[in-house]
Amino acid sequence: MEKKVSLKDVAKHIGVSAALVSYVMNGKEKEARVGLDMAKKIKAAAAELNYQPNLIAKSLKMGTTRTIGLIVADISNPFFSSIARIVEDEAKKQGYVVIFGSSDENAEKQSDLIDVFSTRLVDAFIIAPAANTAPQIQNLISRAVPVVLIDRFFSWLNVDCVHIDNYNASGKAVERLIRNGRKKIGMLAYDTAQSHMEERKLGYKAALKEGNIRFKKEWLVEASYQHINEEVTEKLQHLLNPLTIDALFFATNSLAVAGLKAINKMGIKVPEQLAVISFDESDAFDFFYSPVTYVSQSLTDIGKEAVKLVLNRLNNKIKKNSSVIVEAKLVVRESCGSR
Amino acid sequence: MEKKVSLKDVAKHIGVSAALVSYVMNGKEKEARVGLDMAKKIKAAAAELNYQPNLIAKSLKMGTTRTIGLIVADISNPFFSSIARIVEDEAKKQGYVVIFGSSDENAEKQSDLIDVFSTRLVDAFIIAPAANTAPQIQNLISRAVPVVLIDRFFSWLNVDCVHIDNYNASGKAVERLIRNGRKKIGMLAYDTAQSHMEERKLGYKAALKEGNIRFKKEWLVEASYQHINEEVTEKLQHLLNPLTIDALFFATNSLAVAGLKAINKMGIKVPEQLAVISFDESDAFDFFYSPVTYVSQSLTDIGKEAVKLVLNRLNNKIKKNSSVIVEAKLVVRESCGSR
DNA sequence: TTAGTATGCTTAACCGTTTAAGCAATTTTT
DNA sequence: AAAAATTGCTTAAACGGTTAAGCATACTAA
Repeated sequence: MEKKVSLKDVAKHIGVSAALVSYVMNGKEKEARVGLDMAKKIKAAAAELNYQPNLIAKSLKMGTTRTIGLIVADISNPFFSSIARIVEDEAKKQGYVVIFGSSDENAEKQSDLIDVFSTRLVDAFIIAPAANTAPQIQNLISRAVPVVLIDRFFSWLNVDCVHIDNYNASGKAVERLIRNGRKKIGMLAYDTAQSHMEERKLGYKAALKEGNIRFKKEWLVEASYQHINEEVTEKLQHLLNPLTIDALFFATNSLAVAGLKAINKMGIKVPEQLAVISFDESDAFDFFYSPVTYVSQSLTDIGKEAVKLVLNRLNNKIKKNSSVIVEAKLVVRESCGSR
Repeated sequence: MEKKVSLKDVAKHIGVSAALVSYVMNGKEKEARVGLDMAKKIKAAAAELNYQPNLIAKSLKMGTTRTIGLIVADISNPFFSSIARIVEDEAKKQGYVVIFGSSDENAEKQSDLIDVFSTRLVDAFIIAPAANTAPQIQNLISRAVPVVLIDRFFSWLNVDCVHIDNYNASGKAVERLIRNGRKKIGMLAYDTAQSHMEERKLGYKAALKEGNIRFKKEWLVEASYQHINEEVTEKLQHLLNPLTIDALFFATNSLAVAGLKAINKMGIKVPEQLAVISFDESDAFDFFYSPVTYVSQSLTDIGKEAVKLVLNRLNNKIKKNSSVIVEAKLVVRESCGSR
């Protein structure tokens, strides 16, 4: 259990100052006018002693940690963990590391996470913000901390974000149901005013209108994130028992999984009795007896763009805020009633 | 964009030394004999100035970061992201934060991750080790870095680990297939010698023997982690086209998902023509037309125990290594041919 | 020659904490 | 009343790096 070797150790080992070693290890031999043979000697010594720089010390001095804080609703949700994977890879390419936290869509937890990450001096944040957390984000911005929002955002905030066009994606999905002859189209969403949900609901309603279908407020069923299973089962009863709709649009893959289980339990046949479309992907969609049509977001693009934006911001390459709209496409399969 | 307020700032604000503030902020007022009213004054000032300690500076001084490095095969795999979530929560309870990395079951990537995390002075590691990485783990141990292995381990290494009894879990699954009258039982596994795979394969063979079924080597189909989709589809051909087995045991949920897709494509009926059991869970299993029987590992237990062990080790509460076996149970549903 | 410049290195301050050691002033003990 | 102990604070070094500034010595140019 040898002690870690420090800069000073390698300096001492060849009888030079620590400064010199620092310059060489950071490839600043030119600027610092380090002699060629001395540079070689230092590199050799560093290799021999297996010197590994202490990044904590470096961080303290530099005021930067090369760490990105990723805050999502729940890292165990495949939607977010897939993004996390991309973020990890992209960050690594630039020598960054990522530290993650799950907010459970809870403003207080998110605030705690931001605090904890801040005291650890993360250089930047990538956040899928919980509801009512605009002040937290605003606070980061006014402290000049680079942050990019993913999946949802706050339109009145001047902040970088990456998301799909939820309004139109939603509209296209519902439009497809209408084209397939469905006339009584319900939607299962979360009871939150977060931008992605609001847009999806608006897109749904707009598509109905466009299709000359009069929206009925009982068609829009909302469940809370925290009690999804209980509420979905219970609240869908009103729509499905007896069956008062002929199509159902899920705002999220979790909602779809919960909803489809309820539908199965009631013995409703998809798509004959009820056509179905969901947002996001799931292995489950492939194995449902009537493969589920879904709105596919490119998680790769979301992750890549988020890292790109946040690092650009960090390096002051961008001044004014930019929001990136990534593509979403409808993957049409049997569940929506036709192809 | 105010500068961060430091210990010195609050010290200066009330005209005392930084040391005093440090003592108070760390609740060491007793040991350091800080006056009662002074302590109050300092706390008030800290609150007023909204002082947040710089954890990087603290880390440098203390040589500890209150960070756990979590290395898994792929954070986007629900199996690992579920564990990650538990680890996150348990770590947070103790004031720890977790930084993650995906090895893709690749020894070199894992080594890089360990190096990167080490230079960042993570206090401890939780690792689902890739194949042939015992030396890396041994190295950590001999450097006295706390580490616990999850899911797989190296029997010849003196290291804490948390896993299920793969041999018996596997055996029970196969035994169930035999009891259901299946006589030609195949297995789809990864082509790796990692302990969990080896044990699952051995358990499978042992159960066959126990059931007086002579194992045929062509029954054991192995695919590589890196090319799972191609290889599973291709290699299953030999078993399924024509159908030479009446049951198939999947060593992993990813293998099951890939395998079931192939089975679907070939129009093989589960469980009539082919009974099926898998390891791990998946939303997909619930939606398969014949709900899939699976070996359920308690991911919660794995995560909790891993954090507990590694923090105990960190605090020197345990001296000799301990391996925790968490429970696994067979969740029996239609796919295995009977209940 | 002599200033001017380039070269190769060292010194020392600093980042924000922690904590052992020290120092008065006050209180207690004898 | 003197010695000893306690109280309440300050000083300063340390953690492991970075980097501006300084200082010889050697080289170049006039």
